[in-house]
Amino acid sequence: MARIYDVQGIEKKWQDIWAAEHSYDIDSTDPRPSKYVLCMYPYPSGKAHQGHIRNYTFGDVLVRKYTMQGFGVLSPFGFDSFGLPAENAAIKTGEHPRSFTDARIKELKQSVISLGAMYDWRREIRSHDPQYIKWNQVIFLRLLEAGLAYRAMAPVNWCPGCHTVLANEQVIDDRCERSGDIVQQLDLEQWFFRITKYADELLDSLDQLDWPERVKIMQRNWIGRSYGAEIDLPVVGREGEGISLRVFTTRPDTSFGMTFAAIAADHPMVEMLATPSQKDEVLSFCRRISQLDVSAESLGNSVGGQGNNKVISSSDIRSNNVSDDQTLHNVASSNTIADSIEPGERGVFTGSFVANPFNGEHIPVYVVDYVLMGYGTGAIMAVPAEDERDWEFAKLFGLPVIRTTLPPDDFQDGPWTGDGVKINSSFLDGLSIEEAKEHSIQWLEENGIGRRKVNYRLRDWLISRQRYWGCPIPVIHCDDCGVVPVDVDDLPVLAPDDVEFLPTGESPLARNESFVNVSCPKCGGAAKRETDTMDTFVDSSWYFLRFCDPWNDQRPFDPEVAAHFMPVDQYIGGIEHAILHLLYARFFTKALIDVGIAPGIGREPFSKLFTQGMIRMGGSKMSKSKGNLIAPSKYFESSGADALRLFHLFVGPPTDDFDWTEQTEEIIEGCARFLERIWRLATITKDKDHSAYSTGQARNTNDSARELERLMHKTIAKVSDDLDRWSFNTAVAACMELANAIQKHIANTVTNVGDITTPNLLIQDTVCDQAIDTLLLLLAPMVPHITGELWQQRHGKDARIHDTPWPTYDPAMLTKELETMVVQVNGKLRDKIEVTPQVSGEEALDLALSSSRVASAIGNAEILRVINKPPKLVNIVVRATE
RNA sequence: GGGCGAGUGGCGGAAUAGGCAGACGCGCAGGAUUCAGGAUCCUGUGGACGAAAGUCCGUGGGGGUUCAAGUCCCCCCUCGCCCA
Repeated sequence: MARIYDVQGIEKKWQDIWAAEHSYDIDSTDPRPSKYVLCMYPYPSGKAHQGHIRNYTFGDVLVRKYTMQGFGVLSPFGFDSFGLPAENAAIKTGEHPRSFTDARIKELKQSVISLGAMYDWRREIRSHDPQYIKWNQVIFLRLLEAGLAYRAMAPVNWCPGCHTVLANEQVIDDRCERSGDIVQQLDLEQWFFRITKYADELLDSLDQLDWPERVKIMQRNWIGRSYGAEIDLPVVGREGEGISLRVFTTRPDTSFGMTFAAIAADHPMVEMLATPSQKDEVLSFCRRISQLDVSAESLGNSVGGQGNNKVISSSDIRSNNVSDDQTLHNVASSNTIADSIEPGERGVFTGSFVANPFNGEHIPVYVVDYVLMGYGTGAIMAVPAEDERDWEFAKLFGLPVIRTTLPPDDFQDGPWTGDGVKINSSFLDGLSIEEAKEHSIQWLEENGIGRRKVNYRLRDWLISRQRYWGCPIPVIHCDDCGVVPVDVDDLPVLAPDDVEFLPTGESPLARNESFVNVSCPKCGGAAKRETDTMDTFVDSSWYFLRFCDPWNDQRPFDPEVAAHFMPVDQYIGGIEHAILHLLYARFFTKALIDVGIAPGIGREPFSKLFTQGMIRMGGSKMSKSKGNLIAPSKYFESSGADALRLFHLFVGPPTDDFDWTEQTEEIIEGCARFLERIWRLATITKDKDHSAYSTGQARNTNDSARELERLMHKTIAKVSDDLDRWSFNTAVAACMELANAIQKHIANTVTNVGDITTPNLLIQDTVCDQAIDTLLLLLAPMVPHITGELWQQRHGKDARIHDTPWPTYDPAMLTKELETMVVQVNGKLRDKIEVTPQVSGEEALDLALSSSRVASAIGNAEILRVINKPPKLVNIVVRATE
């Protein structure tokens, strides 16, 4: 598409100028008030996709606007450059992950530069850089020293496709979020970070964050704090040995209603509880549960996806309200349970009984599929009357139901989980649920049978990965000394280059003899190097701190320098990171402060968070893996970066998902056309003499000019406000309105213009000229290239629009000379009358009544009431007379 | 199943504190310009009826509060996301 100006030439020209002038480099000594604007650093997947463009456009608008408003803005960029795709590519093609990654970084960086987004490139971080690896490892060792990193045998989520362990967060519907393979449970020795130590703080300080409410809700649910009690249920017949089954419940008030106990299939007491006659059945049930994931594979992805009213209707107490007063069970995914199941598929009687310590009743113990070892104690007391899942199970097995909360009168049948007076509960009778909880816990503690317990859904963060392309965990295993940290002077531990990438699943590091075999730093004996690498979420948990002081070669960063920029004032990224990355980064910040690496910085790293919507196409997220990418580069060529930026800003609210359709290109084209109009306006009116502004001659007396001037002030106010509140689409619309008004003004008042479409036709009109300059300034953060060029053409070679102060408005100019007053009769619009803003209520009513249209609407009806809100509205309430 | 969010013209969307529904743009239609096409400029564009003036209807559906509801309350439907 031929443009009326050299789009590509001008965009390149300004990108070069900005790079040469280092316009957005900043130091911690900068005297301007500081702002830290950060887009989540990307995994380098090659050329930018539309999601990147959207993200970096939003960020750049803020960076440029804050700069024009006088802030010293820290705007860094880097790459989350460790990760699976590079290693998978290595297995496939043999290319080393480093060269593969570096090539992708080069492409992505070029895209970002072509977009005209401004960063202090001196601060660029790549997480696979040896320096970054070194500080990553230093941090790890400090956490290890502080007891925040530890090694433990744990049942882990094993992805057979990726041949690595996954964090719970990476398991979606029992499948690997990346490869889609069914995840298996294995017991392995793994490294963890003790994030649970911070569970309370992570939960409680969410309140103070200016984050989208739904992200905070997701984090709250993820942490899942619940208050309740642990109760020891003595195993009948084993009392003498002091053997009891420990259960966790959030509803100790319902204890008198427990009619059976339920334990997880992998509970350590299963074998002990299974009586000889039940043993075979129990063990085969447990085997089936542990293989359920595998068998589910053959059932396909969508089992249980469609509304299945089966026995256990996948109603899930946990999701009801994790942090409150529901009986809380951990739940096996009910999606894996097929329809019309036999009772034996849901659980099996162990043959053993436990005693209810409250009343001595003996209740049977079942192994069930809806209690999991990973939560609480892996065992529950089941109260069918007050828990939906216990109810379903009791019905299936014909177990008794004892109500301990009086349901409302109109209650039909089924479990009652709401509030009510306690009944059938001995010393708790008559109390409310809350009171009964307190009393029952006190009773448990006094009798030494149980205790108050806060439980969390949050698990410790498993960071071990059996992969090559990640940050090596810097420890050595010595038979005599145990786990020995690598000496700090020997850091970084770097993965060797001479490894083979084979599709065997074993980590290439584990196969590399010279890497693995080392001498123990402590005793000098033969020892083995750790071959696990860190989850890449470790890298991204502190990069925003390193950005503050990326040159530091003494420590990860100087805390004083970091404190100058931190916290990040505006963090921008995708909603997909609402839980994992953001929770880990919050944890890391707190942990780094507590281990002395980051003293003096705020405990919350991101004051404000913005989560942008996804770009979708044909109903699914636009992504490389889905193969439905629309490459931005094509639009750089056809329309230019400015037009593409404008499109992303204009097309809808930044929070909303956007559906990419056939029509989308026409919208981009429309944005390009708008920019051409701006070009025409700014060039035909080029005024050589700008002294008129300061002499006040701008206050033109003609109506058209006065109106334009008012609109100009109004637009400054609106665009400033809209950009502040992330309403980019309406900010663009306001600029378009101003452009329309300028164009109309020229057509109306400047008779000697001739053909308005002719470029470089010079006119003299001060108000008009001022309005155009204002328009360019308002657009400057959004479309930096064209506005930079036009500003230079209008104001001289050295003029830089992005170094020019953001325009201000005169509040007195915001009121109109005449307001349009709406006149309603019984709430229906009947007339509009032009009035002065100062019109009195009386005058307003007189004017309204004098309107013939209003009069005919009233007819001879009786006026009951008048709602009078001059100068905006008069509503006359009438009743028809008979 | 639960939590959160959304549903407005042919399309993307606007309406920030309950007060003119549909800003702005895309598309479409008519006109100017042009050999022609494109581009540009002007005009129109929620629906129904009407020559027009105008009248009535209209923000997923149903109720309610109010002088006044896209906006607030209750119920329902559909879609999206998160958790299961």
